[in-house]
Amino acid sequence: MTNGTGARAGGAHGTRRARDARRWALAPAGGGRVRVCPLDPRGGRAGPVRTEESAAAAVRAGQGVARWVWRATAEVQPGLLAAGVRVERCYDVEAAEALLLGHEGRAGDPHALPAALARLRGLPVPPDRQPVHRETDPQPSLFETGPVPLPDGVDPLDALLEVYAAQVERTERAEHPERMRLLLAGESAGTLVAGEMGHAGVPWSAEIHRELLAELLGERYAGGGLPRRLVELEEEVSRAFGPHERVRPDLAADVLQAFARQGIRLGSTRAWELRKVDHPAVEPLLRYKKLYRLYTAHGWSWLRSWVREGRFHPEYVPGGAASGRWTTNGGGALQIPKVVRRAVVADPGRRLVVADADQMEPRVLAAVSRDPGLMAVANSERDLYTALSKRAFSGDRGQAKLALLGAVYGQTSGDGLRNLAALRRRFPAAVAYVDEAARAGEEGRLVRTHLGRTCPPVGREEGGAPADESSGTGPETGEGFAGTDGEPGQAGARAAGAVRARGRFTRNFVVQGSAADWAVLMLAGLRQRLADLAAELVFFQHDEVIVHCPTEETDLVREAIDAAGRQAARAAFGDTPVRFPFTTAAVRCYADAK
DNA sequence: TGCGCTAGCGCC
DNA sequence: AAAGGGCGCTAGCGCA
Repeated sequence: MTNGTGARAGGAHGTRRARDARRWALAPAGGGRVRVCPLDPRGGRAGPVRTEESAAAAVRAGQGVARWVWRATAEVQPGLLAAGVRVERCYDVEAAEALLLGHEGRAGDPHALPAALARLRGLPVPPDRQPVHRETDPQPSLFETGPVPLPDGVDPLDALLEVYAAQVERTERAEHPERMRLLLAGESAGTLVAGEMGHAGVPWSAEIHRELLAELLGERYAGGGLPRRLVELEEEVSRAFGPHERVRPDLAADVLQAFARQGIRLGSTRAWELRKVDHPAVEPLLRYKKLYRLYTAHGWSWLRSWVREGRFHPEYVPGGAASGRWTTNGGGALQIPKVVRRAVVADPGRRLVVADADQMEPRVLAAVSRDPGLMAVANSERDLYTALSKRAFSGDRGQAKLALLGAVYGQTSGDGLRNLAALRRRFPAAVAYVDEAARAGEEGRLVRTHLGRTCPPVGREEGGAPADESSGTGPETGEGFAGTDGEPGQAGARAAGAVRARGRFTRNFVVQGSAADWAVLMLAGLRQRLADLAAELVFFQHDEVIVHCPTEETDLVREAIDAAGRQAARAAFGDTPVRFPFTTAAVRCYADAK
């Protein structure tokens, strides 16, 4: 399929008006059919409604359409992918609703078109998800949740147009409308990337995976139960406690009791706590935990559930986390342990181009805070933490990294605090920026990224008194929660703790959320740049992408990634000298990258 | 049997 | 070196 590169029939005009005129709405019409119509710049209907046999047919017929507006990409895209139809751009109304609601300082049911419609019409807002009963299921107790249906008698296309037109208007009322438009476009592109990536899947060698399981865990016994290596380690742990002891390492209570019998008091069986203890059981226990984790989370049953025909197909959820980061459903795609990456192998004649953005957090902080010193450090050499350590930590890279992450995460104790003081002296604007984000959160004010992605407001159960919705939400409001009613007893302490937690959350948000903005724009740009190649995006994890491509395309792919990263930085942070370089490797096997 | 909870740990 | 921010997932347990 040809991808329109520039001028095409009827459209050499590059004005926004002309582009908007080529937006079309698409809504289901029953039986797989869809109804489509052109839109005017304000989001209203600009021409007759047509009915098409399927979304794929509509997209094929609508070659001049610049952007498809629909309820949710996840609803339409499976049909398109099955038919092999690619969409250039879309506008996902439910993804946009989530961002706009957040920007407006409102919470709740962001992902449902019916809820948005109800708000517009002043009707009771339905819940976000609702139980769905499958008729084929004989068990009436088996329910699962699904998207909320529109009320009876409401036409899906009418509902879509009504909500979309209101969104266009709300976008114009955003603090920075042009930035919000960019964010909405980026988030929508993200939904396309997410679906395509899940569809393509990560090339996965079940054979190599099984080999490494056998190598690390030993063989499985015929009667089921734990693999050999785990059984051996369990015996070793027990023996370390005494000749007739039996301690089951995966039962925390068992382990704690065993240590207590030997006079060793532990608050938990966490690995970092165990490491502080001098006892012969510790070493095999730690090895057991490591391997048990592999066995349960990425072992044989994981392989059976998630890998088919040489591909691992995760379901990505763009913006699934409060910070705007993506999450996944099932398969734990964003937590693939390093050892298992040996099983990720390119097809014959292909390579995996693995690109990892270098030291994302400090670069983001430099860009958003515009701290002159930190911006200079961000460009002085490849490894930012080394540069940082030379400026402020007498060459100790580890300390420099810890101090910076401590500032971003809201560290409250330990060496980090002393290091934080050093950081504050050298980079006052950077530290002040995250401090201000924390204070805003504690006072119940809204906290946003440059593009306008906004930290969700305090939840009701989160403790403390949430900011009164009616009291305004601008940065200038907020007497804070300091004077909440109630006696200064335990409840007061709990509320104070919740307020501080909120501060850490918003402190982190300005960095993590801004990184999420950058990442989704980078993905959007990369998707477009790869459109004319045989390369496919197969994996994304916060600040890392994997592109699976013919060996001869690796250089082009590297260039595309770098260009997409540069473009995303300009878009997400405005005019900034801060660069966001990638470490890129073209490898046969994921484990060989970096 | 299913649900909600905690503990623990993988990734960024 | 310390144990903080964001997540998903599994196992085990108590409860209905």
